[in-house]
Amino acid sequence: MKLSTRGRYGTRALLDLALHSDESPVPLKDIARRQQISLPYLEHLVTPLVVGEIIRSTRGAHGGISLLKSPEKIRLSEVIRLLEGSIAPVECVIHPDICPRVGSCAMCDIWDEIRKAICGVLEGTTLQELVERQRQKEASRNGETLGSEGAVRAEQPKDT
Amino acid sequence: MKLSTRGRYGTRALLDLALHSDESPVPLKDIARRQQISLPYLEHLVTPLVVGEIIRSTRGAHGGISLLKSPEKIRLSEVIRLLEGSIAPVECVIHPDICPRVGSCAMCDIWDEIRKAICGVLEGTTLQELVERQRQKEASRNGETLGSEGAVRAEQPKDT
DNA sequence: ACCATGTTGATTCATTTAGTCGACAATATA
DNA sequence: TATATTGTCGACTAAATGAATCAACATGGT
Repeated sequence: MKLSTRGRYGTRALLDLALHSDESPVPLKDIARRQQISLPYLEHLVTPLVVGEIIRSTRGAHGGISLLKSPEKIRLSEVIRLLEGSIAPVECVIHPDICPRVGSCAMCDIWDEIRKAICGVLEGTTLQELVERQRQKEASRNGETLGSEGAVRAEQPKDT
Repeated sequence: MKLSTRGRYGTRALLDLALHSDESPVPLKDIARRQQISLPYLEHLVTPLVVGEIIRSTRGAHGGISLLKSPEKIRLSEVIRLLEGSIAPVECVIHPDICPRVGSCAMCDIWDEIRKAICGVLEGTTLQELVERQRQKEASRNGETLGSEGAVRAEQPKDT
């Protein structure tokens, strides 16, 4: 039940793009440097986002990638689906026909509830929200030096 | 973000055990046959559940595995943690110290929300509930032959 | 003693993940 | 137009993980 680097790096790259988007495209090289992802690897990660029409890429000098939709309209669910494939934790939730226990397996219900729970979070989060959250974190991180450390280092989660 | 066979087979095995538990232990061979899991593989799947003190195993003739706690007290969250390890979708949620972006990464928040969402479902489901659900499914499946097919084949999920 | 059962570790095989590389295509600009 | 800069794509490799099997052993009933 772990996310692969596709999901992790891909979302970070997209967030980085959103944070540094003005008019001109953002070169992959810059994103790779800032996010510490190898450039040749990042190129592959970005492809599904282009195919999925989340971003557009322009070649040549001063080229790079740019958002195709405004950040408020980009839901994390869509991004993760493009990067990682289906969100469901088991196949039989999506393709009930491949499971010989269809309709008579109590576990399938639970796996589907989990799918819904995950989708709920991802569906309810837009790139815009991530941008704001990130900006806020960076701001409070800078303010940290000036005094109020506040609740920056939160408590450890009880639950793994 | 897929569950491995450990989680899938393991939970099915445990549910099977709960369904067929009377006083005497249930042999792995029986569970393997009913759940169509290879016996040597099942042996490995069951080990963490023994270590985690969910079940107890007795060797020798008429041996097998048996529940150590009553099904109402066995939460799916505990089971999945034993079978699959931590529930968190990324490592940095559990070990913030391994992540160079600790506290300044908006994505980590989301990954932790997902962890909480998954935990919510798993924490809220006991083995007893699964047993009841399964019995109900089997009952309605038998009734099926007698006429009322009802809502057995539900609609496809819109969302993957 | 003997059979049935669980325990453990080694081993194998296939798949996926992570990452690199090189040849190529397109674009801006000197 | 030439060149530097950027993205695209496919082939390739290495490592990790997943899935499964097997053999040797431990242990408890009969």
